[in-house]
Amino acid sequence: MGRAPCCDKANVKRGPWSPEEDAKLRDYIESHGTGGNWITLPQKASLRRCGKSCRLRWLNYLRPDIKHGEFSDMEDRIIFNLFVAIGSRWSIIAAQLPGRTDNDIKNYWNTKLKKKLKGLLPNSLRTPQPPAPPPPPPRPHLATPAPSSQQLLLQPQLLSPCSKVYSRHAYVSNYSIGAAASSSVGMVNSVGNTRFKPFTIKDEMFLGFGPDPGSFNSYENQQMVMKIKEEEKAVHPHQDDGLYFDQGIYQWAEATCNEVCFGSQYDLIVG
DNA sequence: AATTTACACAACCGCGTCGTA
DNA sequence: CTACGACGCGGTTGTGTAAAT
Repeated sequence: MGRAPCCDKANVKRGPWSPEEDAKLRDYIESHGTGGNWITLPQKASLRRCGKSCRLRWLNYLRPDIKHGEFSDMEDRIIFNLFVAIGSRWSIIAAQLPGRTDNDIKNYWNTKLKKKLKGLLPNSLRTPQPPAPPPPPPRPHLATPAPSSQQLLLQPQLLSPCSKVYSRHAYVSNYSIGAAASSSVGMVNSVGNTRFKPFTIKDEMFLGFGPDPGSFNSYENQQMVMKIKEEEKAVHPHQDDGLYFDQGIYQWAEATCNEVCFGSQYDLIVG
Protein backbone atom coordinates (compact mmCIF):
# COMPACT_ATOMS: atom_id res chain seq x y z
CA MET A 1 0.00 0.00 0.00
CA GLY A 2 1.53 3.23 -1.13
CA ARG A 3 0.65 6.70 -0.02
CA ALA A 4 -2.50 8.16 -1.51
CA PRO A 5 -1.74 10.62 -4.30
CA CYS A 6 -2.12 14.27 -3.36
CA CYS A 7 -4.40 14.90 -6.35
CA ASP A 8 -6.25 13.13 -9.10
CA LYS A 9 -3.50 12.77 -11.67
CA ALA A 10 -5.90 11.88 -14.45
CA ASN A 11 -7.62 15.25 -14.21
CA VAL A 12 -4.57 17.37 -13.63
CA LYS A 13 -2.32 19.02 -16.19
CA ARG A 14 1.38 18.34 -15.93
CA GLY A 15 4.51 19.61 -17.56
CA PRO A 16 5.59 23.15 -18.34
CA TRP A 17 3.36 26.03 -17.33
CA SER A 18 1.85 28.23 -20.02
CA PRO A 19 1.86 32.05 -19.71
CA GLU A 20 -1.91 31.90 -19.22
CA GLU A 21 -1.58 29.53 -16.29
CA ASP A 22 1.14 31.71 -14.80
CA ALA A 23 -1.10 34.74 -15.09
CA LYS A 24 -4.03 32.94 -13.46
CA LEU A 25 -1.92 31.78 -10.55
CA ARG A 26 -0.24 35.14 -10.09
CA ASP A 27 -3.50 37.05 -10.28
CA TYR A 28 -5.17 34.75 -7.81
CA ILE A 29 -2.40 34.85 -5.24
CA GLU A 30 -1.92 38.58 -5.57
CA SER A 31 -5.56 39.25 -4.90
CA HIS A 32 -6.41 36.42 -2.47
CA GLY A 33 -3.13 35.11 -1.12
CA THR A 34 -2.52 31.38 -0.85
CA GLY A 35 -5.14 31.04 1.83
CA GLY A 36 -2.77 28.73 3.64
CA ASN A 37 -4.01 25.81 1.59
CA TRP A 38 -2.30 24.86 -1.65
CA ILE A 39 -4.45 21.79 -2.21
CA THR A 40 -7.64 23.77 -2.72
CA LEU A 41 -5.97 26.72 -4.43
CA PRO A 42 -5.93 25.40 -8.01
CA GLN A 43 -9.69 24.84 -7.96
CA LYS A 44 -10.30 28.35 -6.62
CA ALA A 45 -7.95 29.82 -9.22
CA SER A 46 -9.54 27.79 -12.03
CA LEU A 47 -6.33 25.91 -12.70
CA ARG A 48 -6.16 22.26 -13.70
CA ARG A 49 -2.99 21.77 -11.71
CA CYS A 50 -1.95 19.89 -8.61
CA GLY A 51 -1.65 22.07 -5.52
CA LYS A 52 1.94 21.02 -5.13
CA SER A 53 2.69 22.09 -8.66
CA CYS A 54 1.10 25.49 -7.99
CA ARG A 55 3.13 25.93 -4.85
CA LEU A 56 6.35 25.06 -6.64
CA ARG A 57 5.59 27.33 -9.57
CA TRP A 58 4.86 30.23 -7.25
CA LEU A 59 7.78 29.72 -4.89
CA ASN A 60 10.38 28.95 -7.53
CA TYR A 61 9.34 31.16 -10.38
CA LEU A 62 6.43 33.58 -10.01
CA ARG A 63 7.09 35.13 -6.61
CA PRO A 64 7.85 38.82 -7.12
CA ASP A 65 11.00 38.80 -5.01
CA ILE A 66 12.68 36.03 -7.00
CA LYS A 67 16.05 36.96 -8.40
CA HIS A 68 16.70 35.53 -11.86
CA GLY A 69 19.96 35.52 -13.75
CA GLU A 70 23.63 34.94 -13.08
CA PHE A 71 24.98 34.14 -9.64
CA SER A 72 27.58 36.57 -8.40
CA ASP A 73 31.00 35.56 -7.12
CA MET A 74 29.85 36.36 -3.62
CA GLU A 75 26.85 34.08 -4.02
CA ASP A 76 29.14 31.37 -5.36
CA ARG A 77 31.27 31.63 -2.26
CA ILE A 78 28.34 31.55 0.09
CA ILE A 79 26.94 28.46 -1.59
CA PHE A 80 30.29 26.75 -1.66
CA ASN A 81 31.10 27.56 1.93
CA LEU A 82 27.73 26.49 3.23
CA PHE A 83 27.72 23.32 1.20
CA VAL A 84 31.06 22.35 2.68
CA ALA A 85 29.81 23.22 6.15
CA ILE A 86 26.31 21.73 6.16
CA GLY A 87 25.96 19.68 2.98
CA SER A 88 22.98 19.69 0.65
CA ARG A 89 20.64 21.59 2.93
CA TRP A 90 19.42 23.71 0.04
CA SER A 91 16.66 25.48 1.89
CA ILE A 92 19.10 26.64 4.57
CA ILE A 93 21.57 27.77 1.95
CA ALA A 94 18.80 29.57 0.09
CA ALA A 95 17.87 31.40 3.30
CA GLN A 96 21.25 33.11 3.11
CA LEU A 97 20.72 34.29 -0.46
CA PRO A 98 17.78 36.67 -0.73
CA GLY A 99 15.82 36.14 -3.92
CA ARG A 100 17.29 32.72 -4.64
CA THR A 101 15.32 29.52 -4.21
CA ASP A 102 16.49 26.17 -2.97
CA ASN A 103 15.70 24.68 -6.36
CA ASP A 104 17.71 27.36 -8.10
CA ILE A 105 20.72 26.79 -5.91
CA LYS A 106 20.47 23.05 -6.17
CA ASN A 107 20.41 23.25 -9.96
CA TYR A 108 23.21 25.75 -9.99
CA TRP A 109 25.32 23.56 -7.75
CA ASN A 110 24.69 20.42 -9.77
CA THR A 111 25.30 21.98 -13.15
CA LYS A 112 28.00 24.58 -12.59
CA LEU A 113 29.45 25.07 -9.16
CA LYS A 114 30.34 21.44 -8.61
CA LYS A 115 32.36 21.45 -11.81
CA LYS A 116 33.93 24.75 -10.96
CA LEU A 117 35.07 23.34 -7.65
CA LYS A 118 36.34 20.16 -9.25
CA GLY A 119 38.44 22.23 -11.62
CA LEU A 120 40.04 23.98 -8.69
CA LEU A 121 41.01 20.87 -6.77
CA PRO A 122 44.49 19.48 -7.28
CA ASN A 123 44.46 16.21 -9.24
CA SER A 124 45.64 14.26 -6.24
CA LEU A 125 42.51 15.08 -4.30
CA ARG A 126 39.84 14.55 -6.93
CA THR A 127 37.70 11.50 -6.60
CA PRO A 128 38.44 8.69 -6.19
CA GLN A 129 40.49 9.52 -3.14
CA PRO A 130 44.06 8.24 -3.21
CA PRO A 131 45.59 6.51 -0.20
CA ALA A 132 46.10 8.85 2.73
CA PRO A 133 49.12 11.14 2.28
CA PRO A 134 51.49 11.69 5.19
CA PRO A 135 50.14 14.33 7.59
CA PRO A 136 51.38 17.88 6.97
CA PRO A 137 53.98 19.33 9.33
CA PRO A 138 52.57 21.17 12.31
CA ARG A 139 51.93 24.90 11.90
CA PRO A 140 54.90 26.62 13.50
CA HIS A 141 52.99 29.57 14.90
CA LEU A 142 50.38 27.62 16.78
CA ALA A 143 50.82 27.12 20.49
CA THR A 144 49.35 23.63 20.06
CA PRO A 145 49.41 22.15 16.56
CA ALA A 146 45.91 21.66 15.28
CA PRO A 147 45.07 18.20 13.94
CA SER A 148 45.16 18.07 10.15
CA SER A 149 41.94 17.36 8.32
CA GLN A 150 43.34 13.96 7.47
CA GLN A 151 43.92 13.28 11.14
CA LEU A 152 40.44 14.50 11.92
CA LEU A 153 39.05 12.17 9.32
CA LEU A 154 40.89 9.23 10.77
CA GLN A 155 40.11 10.17 14.34
CA PRO A 156 36.51 11.28 14.42
CA GLN A 157 36.54 11.54 18.20
CA LEU A 158 38.58 14.71 17.79
CA LEU A 159 35.63 16.39 16.18
CA SER A 160 33.46 16.80 19.23
CA PRO A 161 31.83 18.91 20.45
CA CYS A 162 31.64 21.34 17.55
CA SER A 163 31.56 18.74 14.80
CA LYS A 164 27.80 19.02 14.81
CA VAL A 165 28.11 22.31 13.01
CA TYR A 166 31.06 21.89 10.72
CA SER A 167 29.99 18.55 9.56
CA ARG A 168 31.68 15.58 8.00
CA HIS A 169 31.81 17.19 4.59
CA ALA A 170 34.60 19.48 5.64
CA TYR A 171 36.79 16.64 6.85
CA VAL A 172 35.99 14.15 4.16
CA SER A 173 36.69 16.61 1.41
CA ASN A 174 39.94 17.58 3.09
CA TYR A 175 39.10 21.09 2.00
CA SER A 176 38.57 24.21 3.88
CA ILE A 177 35.57 26.16 4.81
CA GLY A 178 35.81 29.90 4.65
CA ALA A 179 32.63 30.88 6.34
CA ALA A 180 32.03 32.51 9.65
CA ALA A 181 28.59 32.51 11.12
CA SER A 182 27.88 34.89 13.95
CA SER A 183 27.52 31.85 16.14
CA SER A 184 28.65 28.38 15.24
CA VAL A 185 25.69 26.84 17.00
CA GLY A 186 23.26 29.51 15.89
CA MET A 187 24.08 28.77 12.31
CA VAL A 188 22.33 25.46 12.62
CA ASN A 189 19.70 26.31 15.18
CA SER A 190 18.48 29.62 13.88
CA VAL A 191 20.03 29.98 10.51
CA GLY A 192 17.30 32.29 9.31
CA ASN A 193 18.44 34.95 11.74
CA THR A 194 22.13 34.42 11.45
CA ARG A 195 24.28 37.09 9.92
CA PHE A 196 26.61 35.35 7.61
CA LYS A 197 29.76 36.75 6.17
CA PRO A 198 31.68 34.66 3.69
CA PHE A 199 35.29 35.06 2.84
CA THR A 200 38.02 33.11 1.16
CA ILE A 201 40.96 31.65 2.93
CA LYS A 202 44.52 30.76 2.22
CA ASP A 203 46.84 28.09 3.48
CA GLU A 204 48.46 30.27 6.03
CA MET A 205 45.26 31.41 7.64
CA PHE A 206 44.01 29.99 10.88
CA LEU A 207 40.47 30.64 11.77
CA GLY A 208 38.29 30.08 14.75
CA PHE A 209 34.56 30.29 14.56
CA GLY A 210 32.00 32.00 16.67
CA PRO A 211 32.02 35.14 18.80
CA ASP A 212 32.39 33.11 21.95
CA PRO A 213 36.09 32.92 22.91
CA GLY A 214 35.48 29.40 24.09
CA SER A 215 34.95 28.33 20.53
CA PHE A 216 38.42 29.38 19.43
CA ASN A 217 41.10 26.83 19.37
CA SER A 218 44.41 28.54 19.40
CA TYR A 219 45.46 31.16 21.86
CA GLU A 220 46.95 33.36 19.16
CA ASN A 221 43.85 33.12 17.08
CA GLN A 222 41.67 33.96 20.02
CA GLN A 223 43.79 37.00 20.85
CA MET A 224 43.62 38.17 17.26
CA VAL A 225 39.87 37.87 17.07
CA MET A 226 39.32 39.52 20.44
CA LYS A 227 41.53 42.39 19.31
CA ILE A 228 39.54 42.81 16.12
CA LYS A 229 36.35 42.64 18.07
CA GLU A 230 37.45 45.41 20.42
CA GLU A 231 38.49 47.61 17.51
CA GLU A 232 35.17 47.04 15.80
CA LYS A 233 33.35 47.86 18.98
CA ALA A 234 35.15 51.18 19.22
CA VAL A 235 34.16 52.08 15.67
CA HIS A 236 30.60 50.74 15.77
CA PRO A 237 29.44 51.05 19.38
CA HIS A 238 25.78 50.46 18.54
CA GLN A 239 26.18 47.16 16.79
CA ASP A 240 25.99 43.86 18.54
CA ASP A 241 28.82 41.43 19.12
CA GLY A 242 28.05 39.10 16.28
CA LEU A 243 28.43 41.84 13.73
CA TYR A 244 31.72 43.09 15.12
CA PHE A 245 33.05 39.63 14.86
CA ASP A 246 31.88 39.04 11.32
CA GLN A 247 33.10 42.36 10.01
CA GLY A 248 36.39 42.13 11.83
CA ILE A 249 37.13 38.65 10.67
CA TYR A 250 36.12 39.54 7.18
CA GLN A 251 38.48 42.49 7.09
CA TRP A 252 41.21 40.41 8.60
CA ALA A 253 40.71 37.76 5.97
CA GLU A 254 40.69 40.31 3.20
CA ALA A 255 43.89 41.86 4.51
CA THR A 256 45.58 38.49 4.83
CA CYS A 257 44.46 37.16 1.47
CA ASN A 258 46.37 38.22 -1.60
CA GLU A 259 44.30 36.23 -3.97
CA VAL A 260 40.88 34.72 -4.07
CA CYS A 261 40.80 30.99 -3.97
CA PHE A 262 38.28 28.24 -3.50
CA GLY A 263 39.19 25.01 -1.87
CA SER A 264 42.67 25.88 -0.88
CA GLN A 265 44.05 23.09 1.24
CA TYR A 266 43.64 23.98 4.82
CA ASP A 267 43.59 22.29 8.14
CA LEU A 268 40.22 22.85 9.64
CA ILE A 269 40.42 23.77 13.25
CA VAL A 270 37.61 22.47 15.33
CA GLY A 271 36.73 24.48 18.36
C1' DA B 1 20.97 21.38 -43.08
C1' DA B 2 20.16 17.51 -40.20
C1' DT B 3 21.29 15.00 -36.32
C1' DT B 4 23.38 14.22 -31.97
C1' DT B 5 25.10 15.63 -27.63
C1' DA B 6 25.54 18.54 -23.68
C1' DC B 7 23.67 21.68 -20.75
C1' DA B 8 20.44 24.46 -17.92
C1' DC B 9 16.63 24.67 -15.41
C1' DA B 10 11.74 23.67 -14.64
C1' DA B 11 8.89 20.33 -12.77
C1' DC B 12 7.77 16.02 -10.54
C1' DC B 13 8.00 12.46 -6.93
C1' DG B 14 8.12 10.48 -2.60
C1' DC B 15 9.22 10.85 2.06
C1' DG B 16 9.65 13.15 6.59
C1' DT B 17 7.69 16.52 9.58
C1' DC B 18 4.24 19.16 11.69
C1' DG B 19 -0.24 20.63 13.16
C1' DT B 20 -4.74 19.35 14.33
C1' DA B 21 -8.88 16.83 15.29
C1' DC C 1 -1.91 8.79 21.74
C1' DT C 2 -3.11 8.16 17.02
C1' DA C 3 -4.48 9.06 12.42
C1' DC C 4 -4.70 12.05 8.82
C1' DG C 5 -3.92 15.88 5.74
C1' DA C 6 -0.95 19.46 4.17
C1' DC C 7 3.47 21.31 3.66
C1' DG C 8 8.41 21.45 2.80
C1' DC C 9 12.47 19.38 1.32
C1' DG C 10 15.90 17.02 -1.45
C1' DG C 11 16.67 13.79 -5.15
C1' DT C 12 15.51 12.78 -9.72
C1' DT C 13 13.53 13.26 -14.21
C1' DG C 14 11.86 15.78 -18.21
C1' DT C 15 12.10 19.32 -21.60
C1' DG C 16 13.83 22.98 -24.32
C1' DT C 17 17.80 24.94 -26.42
C1' DA C 18 22.50 25.76 -27.75
C1' DA C 19 26.68 23.77 -29.42
C1' DA C 20 29.10 20.33 -31.82
C1' DT C 21 29.55 17.02 -35.42
